[in-house]
Amino acid sequence: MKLQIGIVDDNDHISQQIAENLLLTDEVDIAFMASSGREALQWLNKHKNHPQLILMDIEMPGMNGIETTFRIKSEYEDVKIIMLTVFDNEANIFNAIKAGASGYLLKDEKLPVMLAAFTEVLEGGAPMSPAIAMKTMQMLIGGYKTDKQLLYNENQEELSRRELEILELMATGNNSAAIAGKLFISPSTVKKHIENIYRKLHVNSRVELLLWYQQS
Amino acid sequence: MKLQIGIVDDNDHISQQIAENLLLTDEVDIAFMASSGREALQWLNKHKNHPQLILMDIEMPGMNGIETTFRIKSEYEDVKIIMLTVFDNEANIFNAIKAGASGYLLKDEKLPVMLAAFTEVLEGGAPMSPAIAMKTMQMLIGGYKTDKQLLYNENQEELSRRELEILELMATGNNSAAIAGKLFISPSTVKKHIENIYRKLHVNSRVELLLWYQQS
DNA sequence: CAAAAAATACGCCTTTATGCGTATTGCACT
DNA sequence: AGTGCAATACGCATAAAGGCGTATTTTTTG
Repeated sequence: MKLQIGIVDDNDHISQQIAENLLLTDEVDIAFMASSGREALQWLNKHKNHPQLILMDIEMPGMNGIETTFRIKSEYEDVKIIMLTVFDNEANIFNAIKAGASGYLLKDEKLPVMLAAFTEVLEGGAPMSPAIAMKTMQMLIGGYKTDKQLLYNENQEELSRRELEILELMATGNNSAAIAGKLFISPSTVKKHIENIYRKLHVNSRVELLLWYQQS
Repeated sequence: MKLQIGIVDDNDHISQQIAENLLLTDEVDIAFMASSGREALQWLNKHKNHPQLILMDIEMPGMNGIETTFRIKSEYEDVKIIMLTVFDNEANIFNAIKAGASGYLLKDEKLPVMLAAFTEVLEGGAPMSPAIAMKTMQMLIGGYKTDKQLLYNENQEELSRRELEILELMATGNNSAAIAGKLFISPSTVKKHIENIYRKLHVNSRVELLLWYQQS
């Protein structure tokens, strides 16, 4: 039987695309696609045959990917989880690992890389052969400044699904017009969303926004 | 005797600041400060007592931090080198590790983290900022596509010292006016530099610039 | 159903950013 | 001495971004 995979992403378009790509390789089956953490948990509760692997978006409204990962791992520890994100945010990486994620891939990762990652994860996770990776894990698990994710959730008003979608497009280099084109909405609307995002995150430029996510 | 440290950074202001911070802890001595790779090598050639540890900026005009690291490690293999950078660029991480760097820290890392990193390195470990550690893991898990650093150097016209300086300021959220203020030059000049940077790197906005460096 | 939240959209105005041409000065290398 | 590059600086133009108010529709939720 092929590798069974679940996909959790609030953006149906993205999960659809990932699923299509994966199916083309003919090496995996898509067990389920969920567009929220709650949905994913419900699916797992209702079904007996769980996928071996779940691809989990981090940036989701409501229950985010990290919390979802934590809950899934508490109930079904055998399921491996790979986080998908467009941001390599420090606090997120740290929390994802603590929550039990086995891998952490950027969304724009190429297909072969993804497939290789699947194999590695299923073979017992961390291919930490070089000493560097060992140290890395030790440091991450051993004690990174935990104060960060507190701030992280306290200061932040939650972004809506649409806002997260726009945020991701901004973070991949799209200007307002391009975003409007891709989402089939007016540039005015995009600008308004961006305005709201800025207010919620206390930033006031695209660069600051990226820094907010990336530098921490 | 205290830990002897060398600092190599083309931006004297930054090395000065790092040095001051480190000296305040009263745990280290600054053996030397060099503002180029060549200078660092010359210092090492002229002196018998080498520092145990060198902090090395990656983004330097002329001989960059990676090449400098490689040369230092070929001649003086006992010296540990920690790379300092504002970017967690994949190709750089990969090449820095190949060149023999022991650690890889972001420049805005806090002092306690830095000191802990020093100890780790001297004990044979490999400290990294979590964001970078994750990139490393990705590369190890996913198999790193080595073609990237070729592109990296072919497509890229080399940035001048001033351009790198401005690049770093841009990458930390400064707008043109702020950069002008910090460098005591006219906003017009800053704009011209930015224009030149864009041309050299084939980008045309701040966000693209950040992506060029960060997403790889 | 009613209230709240989210998504949609415009207009107006100010500030920044971007692109291009031009020009001067100083320094390094030949 | 001359060439080339880096750094400095302006002006002019268009494009994009950012801030604020307002308003309608749709969706979610109690």
